[in-house]
Amino acid sequence: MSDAYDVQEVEARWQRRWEEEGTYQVDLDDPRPASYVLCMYPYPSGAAHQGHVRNYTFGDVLVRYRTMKGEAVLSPFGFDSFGLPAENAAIKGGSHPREYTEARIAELKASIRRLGAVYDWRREIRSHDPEYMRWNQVIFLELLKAGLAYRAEAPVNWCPGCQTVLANEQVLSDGTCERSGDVVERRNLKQWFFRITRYAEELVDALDGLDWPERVKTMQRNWIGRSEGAQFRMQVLEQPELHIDVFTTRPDTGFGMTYAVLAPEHPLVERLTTDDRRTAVNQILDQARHSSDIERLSSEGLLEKRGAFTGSHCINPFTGQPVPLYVADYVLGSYGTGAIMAVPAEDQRDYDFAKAYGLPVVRTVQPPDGFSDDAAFTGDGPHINSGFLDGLKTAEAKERAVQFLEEKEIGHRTINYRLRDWLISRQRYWGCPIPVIHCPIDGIVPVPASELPVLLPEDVDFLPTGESPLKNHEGFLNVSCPSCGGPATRETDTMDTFVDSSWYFLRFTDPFSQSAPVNLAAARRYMPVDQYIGGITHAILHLLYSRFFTRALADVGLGPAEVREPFSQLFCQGMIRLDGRAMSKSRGNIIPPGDYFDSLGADALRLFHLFAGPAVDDLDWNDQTNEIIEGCSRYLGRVWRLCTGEVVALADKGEAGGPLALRRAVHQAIARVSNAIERYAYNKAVADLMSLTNSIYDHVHAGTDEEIVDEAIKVLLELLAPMAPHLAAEAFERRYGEHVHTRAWPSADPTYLVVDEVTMVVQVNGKVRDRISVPPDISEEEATLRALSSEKVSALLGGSKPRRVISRAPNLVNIVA
RNA sequence: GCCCGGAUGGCGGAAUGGUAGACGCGGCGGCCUCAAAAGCCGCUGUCCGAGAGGGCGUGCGGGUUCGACUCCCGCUCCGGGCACCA
Repeated sequence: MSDAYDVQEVEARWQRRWEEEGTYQVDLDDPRPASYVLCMYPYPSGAAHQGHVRNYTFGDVLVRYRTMKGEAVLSPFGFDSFGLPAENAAIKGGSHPREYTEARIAELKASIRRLGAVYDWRREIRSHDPEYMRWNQVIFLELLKAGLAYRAEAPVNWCPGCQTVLANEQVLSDGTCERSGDVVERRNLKQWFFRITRYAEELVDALDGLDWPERVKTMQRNWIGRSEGAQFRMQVLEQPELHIDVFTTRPDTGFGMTYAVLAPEHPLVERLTTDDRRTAVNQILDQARHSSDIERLSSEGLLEKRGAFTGSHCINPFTGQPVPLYVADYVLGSYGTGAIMAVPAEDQRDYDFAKAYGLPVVRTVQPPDGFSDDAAFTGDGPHINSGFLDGLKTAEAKERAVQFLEEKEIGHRTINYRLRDWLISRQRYWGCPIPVIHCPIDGIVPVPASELPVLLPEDVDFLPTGESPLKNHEGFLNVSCPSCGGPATRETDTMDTFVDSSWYFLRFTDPFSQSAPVNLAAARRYMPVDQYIGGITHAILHLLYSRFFTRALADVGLGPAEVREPFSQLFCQGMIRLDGRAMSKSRGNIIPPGDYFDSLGADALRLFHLFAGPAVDDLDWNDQTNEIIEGCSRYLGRVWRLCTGEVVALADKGEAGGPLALRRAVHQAIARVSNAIERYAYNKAVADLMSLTNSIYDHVHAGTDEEIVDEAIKVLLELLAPMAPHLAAEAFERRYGEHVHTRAWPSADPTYLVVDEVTMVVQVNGKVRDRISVPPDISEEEATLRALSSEKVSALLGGSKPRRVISRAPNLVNIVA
């Protein structure tokens, strides 16, 4: 075995073998313990880029590692194949979205295969496959039946660029579309929603138990936006039969309410506005209606022009005094009750507004000495001017205030969420049709199960009209009502593609099931996903929707009842940056891996991604990158030459420490590499493999016993197998005649982790002054004696007695002079 | 404004409160060669010193400790998230 390593031939051959031999195929009756490793399925945008390579390499290491650990690892792959780009390409170039998408899938799949990442391809899922669409539609109808899907008119986010509505989650905080960057407009439209808000509490509470990156959990918590407070009723002074409800998180500051504010959308605005105030109020309503969300939410602009007195008052239940009712755009109709009690002394927005309108400010919490006179104080402190709350701190005052409201039977404790229902309607072609029929007699009628899936018509024209081609397709549109048989029309909205990705991981457990979207037995075996891997970009959207779906499916009986969380462990790998910016197809700054596959091979590129830095960190692709990839390739060459026997003893090379030292190095490497993989510290795992390789070289050069060297090489290849799978497999098979990937992961023998000598550091006043070789079980006293007898130490001490000696045998002795 | 995260050689990065800089990239030197490439061996934080050796060093300022990259307090800069959500 001394021939050169033919990267292309070897890599292609092993890729074929893993597929043909079904090395990574698992089935329900597999006796090994099941586990599930999943990388987020990609939108098929064509040939892979380095982001894919990084992502799938990390996943592949785990699949191969856990397989060697004896688990039956479910490792499926699929494509999130519905979506706007295909349709836009169709409008531009004339190709059908299906052809376009399937061509991109073929490209991506080919480059993923060349990476040597292993999947059970029998299970491949593509969102646009009729089978998958059928189950998507079945799920939709079940959710509809359960009241978790509904249609409602609502002010929605309309993106003029995408010509469709967007979910709240798809609008960036600056009011632009996350896809096209266009400024999103508000429109009132009848749309389909999923009732994710029903799960708000559970979704936020369950975050605590998840082994997810803290920042992802924080982002979800922020997004769900739970706030505890109270809701209460206030009577209108001028029209006692009317009352307004407000929500507040600070019921304790009720005595400081000097006015109240209604959102422009509030249903009572009309009735509460007096004739003399109508012009001013209407101006605010008009302004709010015509403002985009960005303008509305911006703090720019004069407050004087953003609110108006209605002419009515309501009674502050705490003081019994009337306070003026305003309308202002800073209060949103869609949150809480659409009305607030305004406490300028303890809320900065209320404070600014009060100043602008000359409204009184009454402090009800005593600010600390030196606190500015010209600001709201939102901190804790003793209550003042607050009747029965005087002297109490915030927490207790809140309790008492709520008690007061409950006793008066005008209010109660409540929790509000920022989360809104998920808008899933899209006015586009390339998505899964919403399977309902609109009948003039029977209203909304579900498409009968026997007629599912509702497929997309193929013969459509893609014109840049901004309208869904489905709207004008007579054959698709016109149907007879399944209920009364009369003429009816099909729903032309398609589902948000995030619907597709919200349950594909459940389908993967048995994608062959003909009877249900999710095979409960299979889902029970594999779910939840043990290790989910993907980008932080999905921290909210995909991951929140998936958590919702998993619960919703469980509750309607389509998923295992006990599986409520889809992903028990989440890992978010860092992005790849080029010239300081995220590498992405849409930015046109991708580095395709193809050239590297052709020249240095997949193993070298994989090793680079693993070694370049911590997996969670962003990676800069720069001038140095190619040199490091070459370095990785060079390292693989070193391993290969070791295996082929090209490395021989050198006459002039001294001792390497003998066989025991090598064996120790081996077992230390096993322990370190295993630990590093478990912690996603792949860069360390590779570094440790390199160290081991260097040690083996030293021992071969020094002429260490061949049997021990052989044993070391064997372990080296086993440890290398998850990371550079092709080379490890080839070298192992040639040298040992076995398939390394079906072998058991080596375990470290503790007896070899113990050494018979360690280097003890001797410090004087915390500075390293000497290093002494000592036995590892040396006593503290003996260590101290040895340290004090060091010549370097006595020279420094100059005969004087040390004041103190700290002995941390066998690692260190610190002498305080 | 609030909440996270980060800052270590020329570069990417290692370090359960106990030898800072593992491993690699780059650089320098040597071996091999007619020569080169490849490969192999060695050196490589910085300053002073011929050397032995010593001083200084983990963004800045304090603190705790025998001992701090690591823990605490206060900053600076960079990255990310949230932000009229009552």
